[in-house]
Amino acid sequence: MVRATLRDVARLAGVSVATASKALNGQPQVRASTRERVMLAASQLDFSPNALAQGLITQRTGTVGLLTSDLEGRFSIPILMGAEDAFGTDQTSVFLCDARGDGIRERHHLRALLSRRVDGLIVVGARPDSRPSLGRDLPVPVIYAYAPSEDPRDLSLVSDNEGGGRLAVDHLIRCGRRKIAHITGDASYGAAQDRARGALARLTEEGLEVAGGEVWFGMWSEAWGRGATRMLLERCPDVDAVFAGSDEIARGVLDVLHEERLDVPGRVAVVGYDNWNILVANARPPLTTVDMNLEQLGRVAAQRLFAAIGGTLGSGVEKFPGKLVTRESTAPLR
Amino acid sequence: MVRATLRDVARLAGVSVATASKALNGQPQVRASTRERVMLAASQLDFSPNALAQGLITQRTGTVGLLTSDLEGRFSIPILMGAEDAFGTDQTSVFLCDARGDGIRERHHLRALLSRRVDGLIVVGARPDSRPSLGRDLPVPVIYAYAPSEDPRDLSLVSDNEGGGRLAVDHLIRCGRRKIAHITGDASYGAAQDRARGALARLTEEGLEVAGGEVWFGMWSEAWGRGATRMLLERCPDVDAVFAGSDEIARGVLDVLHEERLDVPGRVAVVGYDNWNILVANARPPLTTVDMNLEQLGRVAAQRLFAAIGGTLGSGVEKFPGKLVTRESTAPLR
DNA sequence: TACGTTCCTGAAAACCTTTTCGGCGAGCCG
DNA sequence: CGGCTCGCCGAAAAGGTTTTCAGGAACGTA
Repeated sequence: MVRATLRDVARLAGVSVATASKALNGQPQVRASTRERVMLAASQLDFSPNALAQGLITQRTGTVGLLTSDLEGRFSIPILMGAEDAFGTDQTSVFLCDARGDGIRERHHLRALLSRRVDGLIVVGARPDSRPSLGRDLPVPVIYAYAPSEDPRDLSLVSDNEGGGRLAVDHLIRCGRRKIAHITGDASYGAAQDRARGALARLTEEGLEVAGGEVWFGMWSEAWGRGATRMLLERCPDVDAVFAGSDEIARGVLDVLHEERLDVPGRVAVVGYDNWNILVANARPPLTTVDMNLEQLGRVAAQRLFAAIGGTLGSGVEKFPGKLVTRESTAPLR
Repeated sequence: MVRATLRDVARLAGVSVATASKALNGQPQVRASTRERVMLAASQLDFSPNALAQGLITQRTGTVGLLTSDLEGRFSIPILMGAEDAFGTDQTSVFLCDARGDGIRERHHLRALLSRRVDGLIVVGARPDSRPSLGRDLPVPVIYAYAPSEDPRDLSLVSDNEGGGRLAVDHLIRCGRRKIAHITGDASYGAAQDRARGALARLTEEGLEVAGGEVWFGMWSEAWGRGATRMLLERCPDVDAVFAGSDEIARGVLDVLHEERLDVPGRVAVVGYDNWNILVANARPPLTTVDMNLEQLGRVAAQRLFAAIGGTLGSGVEKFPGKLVTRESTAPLR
């Protein structure tokens, strides 16, 4: 299949390429009848403009680079989807690059993207701790999503984990719970710390202590959720709510509560974190959880980037609130 | 930051652009000392060639389009990763487009990709049933992955579900199991039918009938896995193995077996399907499962596409065998 | 008739690179 | 010393589009 160029369209319509270009781009200085002839010719030839030539001359390619560090991770995908649909299909296309967490590979990708003249970049981190900046002297705007840049002059969009922890505990308090425990993941994750801080702050406001006397840091796994819950029940048998630092952990918690014949939510309420559908929907009972609104984060990242192209970008770290999604694992205490 | 062009490099090196180009591209007809001067100039200016201009003239952009229908789905991602790393980072960049299962949107994306002059396309379906062809008169090669094209003249790469079902049952038989049940998902999925067919074929070879008298089609959910298992245990209490059509279903199966205090794998062995890490690793016990080798499928898709660029593509449906990943949910019967 | 306006069209430059081909100088042979 | 080859370099065309600017036609006015 041979592709038609603007020349072919112009020839068929009996005009010059200049006029054909103007006609197709809606420039005003072309007679209506001429425009029609050109449009007709274009559709007859199934003409579609060569984006390379366009980009070469306009200095705008209508492409952005999405640089991620963990494709398999569940966090980049929603962000990526948000970004993908914020850029309309006709306007902007997205280059996807997975650096696999490797700095060298990241530099390679960066170089390739710049040589393709992307209009902007979104960098999606693998975990919500800060990461090295790509540098300040790039010829295109860059937005960091999920994982903030170490350089405060960059613009980063992150999830508000402290707010999320607060949200979860607040909900449990409103359900009348007073003995609230917090089982969460690896203490070296900023996210774990932040969520715990938010949770504790809300407890303190209410004049409560965390059940079990401490936050249970451990691992982001069901097994840890199970183990921690067993220890928790031993130390504090009258616990009436557990805020889990992830849905995985929450699944483990539910599992043990189920084994121990402790009714959820009648006896103990459970809140997870992430709203990871496969886990929460299949849980018994379906899990109340905190959704980080990552698609929204992705959408906003795309919009900000779009606005910044040509102009200039803000800086600093912008936090996005999560939202609580209630399901059957929480309910008011009768 | 201002970008250097080849002109700038040439000027700095004191040669013409033609020579500069040849020097940087390793063409033989340039003196070593000259080449060195050019390379030095290029690195001083941090020159990186404009890929648009290159593409315009060479008619090769070094980009491919990845057209998927469900980004959130767990099947496109591994394929995407495989493809991503088969194309080296310097060589090829990938445009990611999610059509959200919408045909109109797909046409839009297709048009955009063609106008960007991608060198080829990979189409990743959402479910493993055949999907409409993009058409035969495209100016670039197209490979369908996971979901085959309806048009047999297209080239499709799919997972061998029948072989996978056979694999699972074969393993159970080798473990000495004789009462093997099959609980699987929606019967309208070709994948469910194929896996069941493979499973039954292997049973028949062994002179066995499926335990419970029939294949239990239902839904791709844990809840169905639980429900079906309860019914199964009622109808056939001496079942000694369950082959589940997905890891989700398998989780439900394990859950009920656990409730009923039936030891896994001592009393009943369980095999899942998909090797979905979050589910299998956290299962109690960790789940033996069939891995569809999707990354490999993605890699091969990329390689085939690469080979086809310029040349011509094969046609028909090529099936990729899965592999059994054994964990603790299966073991020989003592 | 001469001239100024308004509308539309087209020639040409520009974007940046690759590739072809002609030419220049040097070295070699007769 | 003439002519040849060989090695290296540069001028120019090509790729497809957008945009500027000049100019032509038609029309109205003085």
